[in-house]
Amino acid sequence: MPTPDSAPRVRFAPSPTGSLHVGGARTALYNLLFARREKGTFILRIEDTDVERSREELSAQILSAMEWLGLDYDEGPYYQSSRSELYRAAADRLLAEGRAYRAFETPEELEGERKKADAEGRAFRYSGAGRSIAPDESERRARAGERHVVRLKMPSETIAVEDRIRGRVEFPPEALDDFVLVRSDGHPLYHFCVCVDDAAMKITHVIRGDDHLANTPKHVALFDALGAPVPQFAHLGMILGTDRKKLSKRHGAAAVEEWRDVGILPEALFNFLALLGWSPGDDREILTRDEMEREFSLDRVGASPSVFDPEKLLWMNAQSIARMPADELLARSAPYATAGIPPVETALAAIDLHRTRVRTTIEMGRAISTYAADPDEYEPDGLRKHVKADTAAHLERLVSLLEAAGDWTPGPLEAALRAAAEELGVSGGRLIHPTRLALTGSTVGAPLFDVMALLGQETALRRMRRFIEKIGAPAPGA
RNA sequence: GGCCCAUUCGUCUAACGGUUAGGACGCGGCCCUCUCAAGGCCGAAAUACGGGUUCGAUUCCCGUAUGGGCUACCA
Repeated sequence: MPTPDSAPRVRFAPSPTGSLHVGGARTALYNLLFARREKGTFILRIEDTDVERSREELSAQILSAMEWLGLDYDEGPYYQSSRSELYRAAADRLLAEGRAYRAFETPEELEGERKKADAEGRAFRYSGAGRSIAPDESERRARAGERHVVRLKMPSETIAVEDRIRGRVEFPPEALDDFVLVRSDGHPLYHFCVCVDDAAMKITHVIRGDDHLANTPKHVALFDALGAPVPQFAHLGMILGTDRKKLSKRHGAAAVEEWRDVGILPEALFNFLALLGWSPGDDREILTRDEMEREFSLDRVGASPSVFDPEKLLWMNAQSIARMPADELLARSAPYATAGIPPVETALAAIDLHRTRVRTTIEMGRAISTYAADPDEYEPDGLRKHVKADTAAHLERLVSLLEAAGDWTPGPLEAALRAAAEELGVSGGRLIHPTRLALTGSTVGAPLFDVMALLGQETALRRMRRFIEKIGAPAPGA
């Protein structure tokens, strides 16, 4: 379906200098949500102009992380590295129109001036010397092979940025100098590529991190010079670590793959990230992708930075797990069921038994595996706490009663155990806890009789016998 | 240093001049209960500070403080 001319066009433009950061992921996510809400187009563009730092495998990694999170784009990915013709043509045009000029200072000269300004306590600004070189002389020196950069002629008046999140932000001209568009080796620089591409791709809204706010007047001036309409801007607050510093590797998991690898579901991370700066306006915390796409609005995005709280993410993940259909949860958890998977009917029932008890798919995988493989060890604390001198004897009695059980379902099983407890003159707990330990190796978990029923008579009794053997023969006289 | 941005419970946030400042995570208590969870109920917990403007400021303005960003022939 063709989109009308008025439909917004937005983009996410990561640099492949690292894996997809949760901050970048949230930026992409807001762009996506905005595009869906406004019936616009979401474009992916890889900004790999920095040849020293960009790596191809990192682009692939970012793409796969986006796919996993459900950040699906309508156009692209475009790679800036294959668009150099466009930038060269734009630079030539700007030069020809007198909106940009060549500057012949060497990096060393500039460094010297910078140092001097520093020493004198003033802010360094490029002198603008290149502006006064006559066009034909500039042309001649360039043809003679003299090394030079291309700089933009910045306007001398205040540049105002209308930001959808921050309102009007003004930048006085003293703060801006004629920045470099093209390096002396011919490589176009970041700000230049961004604007040329945004213009070429007819981007209408630039939704990006706060760290670009101060760069925005450069971009406004560039769009003007390029004769392109200035898009609307929306600058998002940064995502911080729990120490309120910009989130980075030091904080642990800052990359989306890391969350994937610890058993976080993409829909939970999506939900969590969406609410890190945006709110639907009411008290809902758990939203479906569909609701977010219908309701997202830049007007409800906050301006302040937000701290990434892993605890809340885990809670959201638990919420996703609690709501997800069992067959789907099985597919997602199966890779983590390292000790094996029971028959599918059993696995599905196990999922429903454990879904309110786990927070990650890794934990779910482990839970599923307990129905496929006998425990290979028992919690030491559990043994200490629940195994008494007469426990083996009690369990033996229970086993013999259970061997005769005709109906292996929770109700009758509970009745049988309670009867055994009565007969032995002990509380139900004295049988229940060691039995859970025998069946699962753990003192915590799903209700015992559900576990027993699911395990089946043969498996349950085998595990109990193995446990009795492990904890030793009944004490004499018991 | 200069320019710019931000500031409501510990954390994510709601309240677009008038609310006992609401919800959620986490925390504590109670209920439920074979354990652990989930769930339900209850509780502690915030408008950074100082000035204005206004009948009235969390909300608007100005300072201060704190945090952050930009200030490259990096992105």
